[in-house]
Amino acid sequence: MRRPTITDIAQRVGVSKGAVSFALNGRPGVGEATRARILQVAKEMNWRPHSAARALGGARAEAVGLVIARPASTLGVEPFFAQLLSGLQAGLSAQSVALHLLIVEDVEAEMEVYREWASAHRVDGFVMVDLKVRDPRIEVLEEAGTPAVVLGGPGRHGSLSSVWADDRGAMLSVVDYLAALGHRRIAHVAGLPAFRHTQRRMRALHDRAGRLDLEEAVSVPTDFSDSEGAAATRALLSRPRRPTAIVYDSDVMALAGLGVAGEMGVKVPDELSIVAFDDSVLTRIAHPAISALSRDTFAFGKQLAEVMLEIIAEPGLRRDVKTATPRLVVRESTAPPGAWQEN
Amino acid sequence: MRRPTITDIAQRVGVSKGAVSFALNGRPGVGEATRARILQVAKEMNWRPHSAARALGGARAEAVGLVIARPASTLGVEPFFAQLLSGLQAGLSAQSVALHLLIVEDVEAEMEVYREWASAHRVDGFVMVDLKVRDPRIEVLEEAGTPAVVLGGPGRHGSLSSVWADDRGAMLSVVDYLAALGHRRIAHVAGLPAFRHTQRRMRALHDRAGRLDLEEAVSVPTDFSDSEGAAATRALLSRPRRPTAIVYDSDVMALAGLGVAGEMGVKVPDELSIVAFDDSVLTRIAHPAISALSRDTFAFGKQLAEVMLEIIAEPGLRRDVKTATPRLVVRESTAPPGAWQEN
DNA sequence: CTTGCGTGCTAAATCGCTCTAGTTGCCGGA
DNA sequence: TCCGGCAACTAGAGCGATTTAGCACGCAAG
Repeated sequence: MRRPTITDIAQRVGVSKGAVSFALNGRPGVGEATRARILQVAKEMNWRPHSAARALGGARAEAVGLVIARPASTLGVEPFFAQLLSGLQAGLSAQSVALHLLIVEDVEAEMEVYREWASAHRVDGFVMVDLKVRDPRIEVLEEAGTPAVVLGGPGRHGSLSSVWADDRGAMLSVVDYLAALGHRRIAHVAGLPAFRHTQRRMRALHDRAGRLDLEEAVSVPTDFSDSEGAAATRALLSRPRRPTAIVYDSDVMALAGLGVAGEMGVKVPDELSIVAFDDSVLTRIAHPAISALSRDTFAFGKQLAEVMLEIIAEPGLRRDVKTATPRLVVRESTAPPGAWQEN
Repeated sequence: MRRPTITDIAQRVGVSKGAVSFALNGRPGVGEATRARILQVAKEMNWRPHSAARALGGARAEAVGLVIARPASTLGVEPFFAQLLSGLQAGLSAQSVALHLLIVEDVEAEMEVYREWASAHRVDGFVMVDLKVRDPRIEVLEEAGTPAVVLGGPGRHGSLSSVWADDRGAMLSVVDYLAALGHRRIAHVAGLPAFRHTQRRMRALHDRAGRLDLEEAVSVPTDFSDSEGAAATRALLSRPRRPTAIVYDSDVMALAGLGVAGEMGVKVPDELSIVAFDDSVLTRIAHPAISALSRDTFAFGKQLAEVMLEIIAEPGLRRDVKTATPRLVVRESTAPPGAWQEN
């Protein structure tokens, strides 16, 4: 037997489909008694709205799109994403809005999906992540005319709304902390240089290094993978005058770096301090536990959801939200630079 | 200006919308010259199909649904999922089928989503994960009448297709390996006992322990979290006659366990061997590197996608695919039980 | 010269729902 | 008694595509 439609319900109750539609959507235009009967019958027949049919009429899709262009390898590891996703999901489900996630090969494919989903009213809005320098996706989203929130700002995302963390402030606090401990040679194993937040962190490090008059402050870009993180660490520790502290742009890379240090016989934290730019179970279960910049990623996702819902409700609105600056959680991987290097 | 529809194209070319539809779908019923002109104009006007409108007509949604009912915490950590997702995605995108992912609170919500998406033709099929003992979702999916693939078998999933790994065989190989090394007291920090695969692993361990006449073979259920994994490890290592080897049901728990062992001064692998039931970066970057059961999760996801596409193409078909049995990768965390316990 | 048939196309129904423009019936006020 | 107004409801158009039935035309066979 077929899926029941409002026409079926209308027939069974003996009213028109218009009345059924009104009743089911809690709209005026139908008496209380009739409404109750319609609801009753709808329940009995196990009726469910057909979202495609609704979408055709121009209604909300009740869904938000998240398209990610990343290779499998980098996505697989980072707890950050899953956390963010959960938060986003939680925020959206408060208004029972679904999240449509799609992982694609490259940015080209990502933009094509934006165009398709937007024009098919498949989603009411998009969340865009991994903001890049001179990002072509901005324009596509603007053209599509669908509300969108960009994760990672500030600025440079045209008319789109954004939610962003203060990467600069966070990096500054880390550098200040390390400098206060007495470190003068600080290295930074960064992420993809094409990403805006990577750029901001690099700039922050070097700005502060100049002001504090550090001996060395170098940023090494990577692709966020554990293997490149390890390789970068190996290279840094092989230098004649190696850094006494390394800041990693992700928890995974920090863990990999910790492993390399162990392998090379460099004691953490005695001979090398390690800080991760993202907190998760990984930093906690490592030995020694890694000092990390902690932010509530779940809450971050939730905030993202809130902004999304706001701009969906009121198109044309533009919001720029700065989230709480990540806070440095000091664990066992950081200490003043040891005696060995005093000579 | 509005999004162009086939009516707009028809007007501009001077044909009927039927002709346009034929042309755009590569169907016969329109001459070559006309077809070319229509395609040309469609491109010029930047036309894109409206999936909702298509869905209304009963066409394929070109999407597969994956609904996961898990708390944020467990989802965030496991590389397994992200890997699986990538593989699934890759397999599906070969036929440009999208993946609709939704993370929900509980199984109730999950089932509701199945009903909704199925009846709204929002997806052409579902992938179901985390198969439980006496799983109520099976029935819902069967009723929905939408093709579905269950991850984790064999058996007990009614008329649905499945793709499964040989958990039993994998566990047996681990036990055999540890026994061959000389271990007589083996513990198993298991996952959620409600999951079928957890059950199968537990049973396999105990079956083999009986046959090999081991002194001890205990399974401790957990919720897959690092904290419960750590707690279980602590408890096991605090026993008067503690196990000489522990098998963990996930890489995260194995890492947490490794940390606890270090804390308690139990040397790995001299005094304790550790095996993880899932392989990823985590096991590789740990120190010592953890011996793990490795499977190609990406390929696993791809296989899932293939089965999915098959049963979508031919509804009524039922497939049961057993994937390659995970292979034990021996690293540094396993060794014969040390001398200390010989007394 | 008719019949038959394939080709290329049109017109219109259809999918499930929303929403606007009526229509009906009833009540109260003048 | 009649009319205005309101509440309750109906009829039907419309959303964008697919799909079926059918039409007009040309050409070949009888």
